[in-house]
Amino acid sequence: MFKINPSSSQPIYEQVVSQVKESILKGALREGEKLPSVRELAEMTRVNPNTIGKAYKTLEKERIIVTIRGRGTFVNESLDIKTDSTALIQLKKKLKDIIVELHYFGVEKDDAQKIISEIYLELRKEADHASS
Amino acid sequence: MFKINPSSSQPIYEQVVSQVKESILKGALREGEKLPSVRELAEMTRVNPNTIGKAYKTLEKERIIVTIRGRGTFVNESLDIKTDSTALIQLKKKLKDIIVELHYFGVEKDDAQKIISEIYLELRKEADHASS
Amino acid sequence: MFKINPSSSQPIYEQVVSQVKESILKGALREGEKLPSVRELAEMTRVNPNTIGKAYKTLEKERIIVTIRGRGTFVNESLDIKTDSTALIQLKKKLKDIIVELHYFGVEKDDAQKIISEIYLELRKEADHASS
Amino acid sequence: MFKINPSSSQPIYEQVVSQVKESILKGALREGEKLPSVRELAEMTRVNPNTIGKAYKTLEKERIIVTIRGRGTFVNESLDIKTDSTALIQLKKKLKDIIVELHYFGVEKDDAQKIISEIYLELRKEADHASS
DNA sequence: GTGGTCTAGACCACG
DNA sequence: GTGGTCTAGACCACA
Repeated sequence: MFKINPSSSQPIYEQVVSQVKESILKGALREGEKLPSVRELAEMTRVNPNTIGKAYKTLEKERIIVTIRGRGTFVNESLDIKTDSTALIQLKKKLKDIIVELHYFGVEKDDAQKIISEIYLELRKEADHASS
Repeated sequence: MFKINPSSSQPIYEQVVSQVKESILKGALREGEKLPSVRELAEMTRVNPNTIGKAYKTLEKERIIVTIRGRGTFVNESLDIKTDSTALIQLKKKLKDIIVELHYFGVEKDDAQKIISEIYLELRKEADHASS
Repeated sequence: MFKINPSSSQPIYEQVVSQVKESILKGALREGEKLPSVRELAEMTRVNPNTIGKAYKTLEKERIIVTIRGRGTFVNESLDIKTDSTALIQLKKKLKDIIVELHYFGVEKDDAQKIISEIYLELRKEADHASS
Repeated sequence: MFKINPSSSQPIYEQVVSQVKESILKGALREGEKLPSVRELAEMTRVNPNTIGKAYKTLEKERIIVTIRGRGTFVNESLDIKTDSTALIQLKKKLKDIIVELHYFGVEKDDAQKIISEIYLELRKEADHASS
């Protein structure tokens, strides 16, 4: 389910955070559903439990998941839309950087839009697959 | 010209790299044009010269700029399109992560496409301004 | 009557302790009045009976309630004023921490006093409501 | 400067967080001033560097301090007022709990107001002492 | 030099 | 059983 690349420059805990978010978006994890325990996921991914714990803590601060004492961690049932404007501005900044990078690969506006569409298609396809 | 945020999570040298690339794309830096020397830019941006040096080295590896001993560093005159497929795949991966993040801000496909368009518009506008 | 938030950072048993104390203060629970049994309250609040048991034990240690074997648990009829000075010092320490926190929300002395007044008003109002 | 009680029930990193906030409020730490490095403070307080690091990270997320790569951590120069309403509600909840606790020590409204005043006086006094 | 990440292993409170 | 905290020690990127 979760694939970790320990030699990536992206920190392991961020990889976990990303993949949990992606799983929720795809529907592989539904609202209210229980996540694997810290220890379980640590064993599954061959990662230190503290690292998984850090990822879960990060997700909890973003209100993506909630932890219930002694029971485990669950996908938040009332996933509200975030409104942290500075975070959104940072995201747009990152997007701009990527677009500039793509330019040096010969990818201009139309191609970029196509790539975006592909990504959404990909996410949607896996979501349909999960729900069927 | 270059605005550096030393408390950003993005490394300073990467900020410099990004802004040089962006300046070229906008036309603020033309092909063949001379860049400020490491020391000059370091002073302008109040950044450690080693950091600027690292940024220039990075740009040189990507063949965006070339340094001519004793003359200085210049924007590469024959900017060819990069074909490093693994780098492109990494970029798409980052793009996917950003799209997933945007989802939690309520930004879905159509809005994302709009944001992309806005970014291109913004880059184009500044480019026109630079050439006039 | 008792509202438990299992995903709060405050332990469930402490939430129960707090709410029992608050109920007594408001008059919803009178001196000598019988409390629900551990099992009853556990079912009402959908909480593990061991957790309710721990809350009751804690309240008993503080002499807020007394348990009479075979009869049940009751609000202590002779609620005397506590004189544990170390406990009081700890409370003041917590109060100081909260005041420091409030400062970062722009809440200074006068506003803090107002908030305190509001809380007493709130408690008093609910007490009047309970006695009518 | 910082006094840590390792046997307190309050986590060490929270003690550090509290004391940094208090120091800023008192003026012992001014805006823009450099904090001790993680390693320095760890040695001063006889605490593991990771624990100090966690405290600093927490403070950074709250925008109380900023870290500048390779240079250290500094008190944020533009300390804006926080507006996280849910956090403020939680603070008021804690305040209510403390007021209920105080009741069992015979501390009612007027005494509580006095205690608050004393705390502000105490903070102010130390602040004046620091600035003189 | 700085902070950031990760691991291994331990202890604890809670339920 | 769950997650939370802490330590010790290591490695790394950045400036």
